[in-house]
Amino acid sequence: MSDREKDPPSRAGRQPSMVDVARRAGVALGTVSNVVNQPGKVSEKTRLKVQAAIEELGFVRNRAAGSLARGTSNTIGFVTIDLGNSFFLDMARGAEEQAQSMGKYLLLANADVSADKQDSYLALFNEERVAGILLAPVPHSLEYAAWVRAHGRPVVTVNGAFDEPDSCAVLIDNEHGGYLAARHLIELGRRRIAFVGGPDFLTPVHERHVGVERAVAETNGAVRLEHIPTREEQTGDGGEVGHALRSRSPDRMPDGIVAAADLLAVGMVQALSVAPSLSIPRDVAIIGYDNNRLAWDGTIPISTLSQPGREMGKAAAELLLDEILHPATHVHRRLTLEPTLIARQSTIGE
Amino acid sequence: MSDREKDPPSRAGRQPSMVDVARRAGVALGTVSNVVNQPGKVSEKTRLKVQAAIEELGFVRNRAAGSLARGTSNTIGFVTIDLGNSFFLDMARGAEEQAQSMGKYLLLANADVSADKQDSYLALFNEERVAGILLAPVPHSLEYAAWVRAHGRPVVTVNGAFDEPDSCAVLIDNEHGGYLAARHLIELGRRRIAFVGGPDFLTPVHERHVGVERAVAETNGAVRLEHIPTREEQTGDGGEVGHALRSRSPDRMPDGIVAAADLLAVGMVQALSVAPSLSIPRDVAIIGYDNNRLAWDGTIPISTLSQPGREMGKAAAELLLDEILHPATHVHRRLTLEPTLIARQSTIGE
DNA sequence: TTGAAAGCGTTACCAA
DNA sequence: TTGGTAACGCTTTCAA
Repeated sequence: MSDREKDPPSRAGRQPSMVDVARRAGVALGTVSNVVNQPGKVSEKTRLKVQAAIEELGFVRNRAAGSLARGTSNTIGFVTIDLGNSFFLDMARGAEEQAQSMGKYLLLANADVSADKQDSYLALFNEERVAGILLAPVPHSLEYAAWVRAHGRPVVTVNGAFDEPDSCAVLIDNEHGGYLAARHLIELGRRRIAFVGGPDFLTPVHERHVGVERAVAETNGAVRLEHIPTREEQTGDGGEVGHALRSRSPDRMPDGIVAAADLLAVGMVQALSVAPSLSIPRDVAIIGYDNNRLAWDGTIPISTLSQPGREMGKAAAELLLDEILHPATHVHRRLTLEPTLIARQSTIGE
Repeated sequence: MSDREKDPPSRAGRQPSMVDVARRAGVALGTVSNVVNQPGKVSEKTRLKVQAAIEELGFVRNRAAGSLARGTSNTIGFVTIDLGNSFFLDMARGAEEQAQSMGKYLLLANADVSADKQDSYLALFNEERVAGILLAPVPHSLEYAAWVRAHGRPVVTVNGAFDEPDSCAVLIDNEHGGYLAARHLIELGRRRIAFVGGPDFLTPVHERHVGVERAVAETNGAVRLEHIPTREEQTGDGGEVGHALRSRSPDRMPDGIVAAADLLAVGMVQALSVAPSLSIPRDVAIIGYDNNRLAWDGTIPISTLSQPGREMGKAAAELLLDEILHPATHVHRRLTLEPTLIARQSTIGE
């Protein structure tokens, strides 16, 4: 009650606004806005005066008002299929790094593998008028994202085909990864290869499988390939496969395995290591996919394909920011990054 | 150019607003707002008319405008020290579940263990006028959070003492967890116990250590306790400790180890399993902390203390929402949840 | 149940 | 450089 200055209608209980700051500092409203947003445009003396008023009043700018006035916010939204997967968290790190370097904030939304949640967050970001949206999509769920895009908000997809003609996308070459994994085994002399995982058409796992098939096909029949499907790509599924393999007769046993994911590989390695154990990699070489921490933290470090998550996120944010900043000259691009093979004990021994 | 209705000044290029929808549907602006926010308040007939107009125009509500008008948004911000740690991601899941059930959205910000980033996101959420903020803080960095709170925005901390008198907090009883871990080993007959990790005063690790000390003290000297410090709590640190332990003379070897974190335990188990290996748990029983996936996915499943991340997040969101919804009657509370012991092979054998 | 109008706190523009 | 002012699109209140 004691801090009423000369406000005719007492504005108590409200947070101070730029108007209050302006009054206190004895300047115009626009000047306060300039001090906050482009301090260079204001004379040293005025700026100090305004800043003092800001501190005294405990002024906190209202970004909602700013977003309304400008038609867009200073934030980028990243809707991601699964933050529990370090691949996507790495993307978020890369994207944040890039966004930050251009003065934007990155806010995260976790879809937790639910297409509904994903679309709900896309709608939220769209309605909040974020500057742009990054999307690591749930497979087969891009209709809504396309709608958002069609309504004018820039959307860049990471790690999921976004075949709208009117957009940027950053992809990872899963087919090539599968190819590299199989080539690795073949070059190590393996001739009876199994691909474990899937089938899930139009998913990364499927693309990896195709790559494996290509590598095998190139051997003109010198290498045999079989496909062992699993329900999901969890450790348990790998364990079941490993268990089943143990009861096979030696001539039907593969000598090289490409697992669609590291978790599968870990499960298999463990199941095959139980006495009477097969020797890895002597009897069977195993290579996984994802460079999951589990792959290198186990007793037998597992060879794998590492995906450049951070780089993908960074590249996606770069494309998005280009579209945001230069809508006129921006040209949509589709970037494909390559996974890298990391050879460890499970294929090349100690 | 063909879609100009009867707008005197052509409003082309702009996204349609509620005004446009109202005009199209032949109703008043306020009615459109009601259709969007409280459809029950509008007659069936009007509602359908308005909804049709919304679809035809491709109207997307502007939440920035809504937040401005109402003074607060429909969103809760969760600033978290490290989304790479599944403990905190679980919190996010629990918080989201609770928020969603009360019609609010949860947006995530990853501080990545940087106090600066944390404060920067706190400022962002504060400036965006979110309904409230959840904070899983970086240790020793609560000044700014207190400032935000003092400026009127509800902040609830999870897993970090927030000793402002004027706030809610959800804590986990690390001291009790350490106590449980040590009791477990003692009840299994272990008499030479080592605590591995820390020291980092005023952190969870330190509190766990204190709990271990208490359990040991209760034996009146029947049990010996030593502290083996580490630089961090990573697998590598555990490996080093395991390695060092191997070269000890048998009488100086602990028969029970409480690791401050599962990663440490994993590293030790692996180092001790290399031939000539010690038998786990016969020679030495090991218990970790966190219920990390690594703890149960390894060759030797490791006993651990499981923290109720999801429940903590849910409880925190509940407290926050109560404060948001009933600011008048809300009473600040401090909740402490208990970790649960999970006994596995590394202490109780097969 | 519906219509009209007054803010909400910025930004951006133009004049001084 | 600074001051004044008109949007921005919604929520909310008050009458009709």
